[in-house]
Amino acid sequence: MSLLRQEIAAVVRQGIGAAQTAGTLPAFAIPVLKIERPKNASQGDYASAVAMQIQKQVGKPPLEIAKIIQAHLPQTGFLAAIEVAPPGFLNFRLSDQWVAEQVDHIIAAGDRVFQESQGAGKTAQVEYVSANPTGPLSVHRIRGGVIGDTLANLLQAVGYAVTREYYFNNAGEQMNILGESVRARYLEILGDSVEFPKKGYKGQYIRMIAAMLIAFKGDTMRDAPVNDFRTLAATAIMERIKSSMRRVNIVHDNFFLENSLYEDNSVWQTVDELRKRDLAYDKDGAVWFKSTELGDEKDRVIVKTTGAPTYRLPDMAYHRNKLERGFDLVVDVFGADHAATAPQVLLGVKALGYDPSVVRTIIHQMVELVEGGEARRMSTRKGDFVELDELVDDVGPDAVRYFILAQNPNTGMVFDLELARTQGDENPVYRIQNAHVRCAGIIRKTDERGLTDEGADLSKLGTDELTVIRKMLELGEVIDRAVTDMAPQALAAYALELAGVFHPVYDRVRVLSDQEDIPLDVQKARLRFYRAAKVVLARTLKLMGMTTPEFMERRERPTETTATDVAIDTDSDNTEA
RNA sequence: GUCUCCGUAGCUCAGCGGAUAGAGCGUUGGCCUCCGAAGCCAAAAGCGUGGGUUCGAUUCCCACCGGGGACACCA
Repeated sequence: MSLLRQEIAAVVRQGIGAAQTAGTLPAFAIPVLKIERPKNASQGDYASAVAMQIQKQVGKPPLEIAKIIQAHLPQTGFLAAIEVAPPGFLNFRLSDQWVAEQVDHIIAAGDRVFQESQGAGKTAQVEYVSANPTGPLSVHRIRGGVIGDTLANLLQAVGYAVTREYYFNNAGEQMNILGESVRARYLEILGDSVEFPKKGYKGQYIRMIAAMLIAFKGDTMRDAPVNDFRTLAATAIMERIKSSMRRVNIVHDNFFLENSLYEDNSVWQTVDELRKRDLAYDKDGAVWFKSTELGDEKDRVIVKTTGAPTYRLPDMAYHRNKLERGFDLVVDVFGADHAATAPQVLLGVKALGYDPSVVRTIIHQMVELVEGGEARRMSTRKGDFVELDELVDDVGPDAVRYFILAQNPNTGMVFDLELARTQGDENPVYRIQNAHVRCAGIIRKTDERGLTDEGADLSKLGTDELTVIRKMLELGEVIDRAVTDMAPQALAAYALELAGVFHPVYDRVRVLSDQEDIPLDVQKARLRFYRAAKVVLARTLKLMGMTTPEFMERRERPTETTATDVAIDTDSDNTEA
């Protein structure tokens, strides 16, 4: 299905062109035609304000221009009426018959409904989460995760072959501190008196890892080098992060190891190449990137006096690697704490001779957790932060995804834990999912009673159903916009709108009734309509990474579950708590 | 201080330069013998301030006020 908006723009373009050929409009370059959606349904399904835009070139009042264009518009199969409204709008109304027929197209398309093709044949890479494996996944990190994962879904929905990637910072000083922290706790449990490292990670999970090492290795690691602790701890934490992500339906295709950039020497090659281009120099015992040459406000250190690289260097090498892989689009999803450094890294790859214009950086603002009116800071090092798992236990994975998605990434997000806990029944998540459940319920019930939609006559659908179908037809445009603007919140807003028009209609338009006598042909048409609604609702939910429940069950209040003992079933369409 | 993001209804937020600025929650009032009331119907209530660009500004630009974030040889 191509976008209606584009088809209507083409119609308007033809109309203007015809008027110009006929001499009723002067010759001028036709501007980019933006077809919009009127807020008021009485103004039609689509509108164009082109008459206002070109009034200067034409030298006539917009209302008159609109009438001239209207008179030259070609006939189409999908438009029922084209009206002119002051001060010069062209209003388009879709044909009811055409709208009703879309039900069959939607059902036929199924899971791929509103699959678009502007990304067909192209590749995209989306990098998200990329948290250091120094502790459990925090709520803040998962905001980027949900945004990135949903963008990846959306890119697939427009045809891109998408690689979902996690950049695993398993090198560097942070990891040494992690290793030392675990070693200290390990020796502590064995009863040795040890000094805990000054900058060490104090979270409870460090003790858990140490205890695990005791359980598996006993005291055999007493004299093991820090590096052993570091490697084992990183692996344990990474596994835990993966399992946490899986709970909110985030599964990456590729874990890119920072290590590998050292193993293949590309980190040091990067320095050499910068030097060759005279974009790196030595000063005060450190190596500096001459980023001012490319417009930065000051030069940046890339190799410390200790000989160790700063984070910038492997990041530059990593981004070079991404561009080397030839993706048509590279999306980086970072938190606001990286907002200042992301451009520096791109300057680095530019300095190396790569074109960073395929990279789109999405910055999301922080998540502030509020509990009992008090803000909770989230610092991995202090060990005082709210873990994703904790939040998932509280409100469920679908709610975590939806609440994060519903907000513009650019805005700071306040997550009130108390509110989230009491969310329960007043939750928009359930409102949306319940629409899907209701469709499923109808299909189930009609199956039981042997009613099929075979030979359904869609002209039997009423205005209520057509209103919902019109809303369903918007999904293609929503996907298109969400991709163009990298704005996944458009999807969340749409989902709630779709549920909002669905529920009142469900209430009025029954397939089965003990009270009214509904003719068989009407029942069949309605059943097919609900089947299509289910398809669109499911597509919307899946794009958001949410489940598509067939039944509504009250979610049990969480008990003492932890990440590791929760069964994970990513393929299931059902909510099984 | 510099840079950056954000100020829209009581709350949490949508809003793609267009016509009467939307939704959920909350509040007030009215609705359940029927596909699950986790629902339906209705009401009250809003663009931080001041300029500018434009035929038209919540949207773009500038200033101010208020809030978040970033400004390391930490990542």
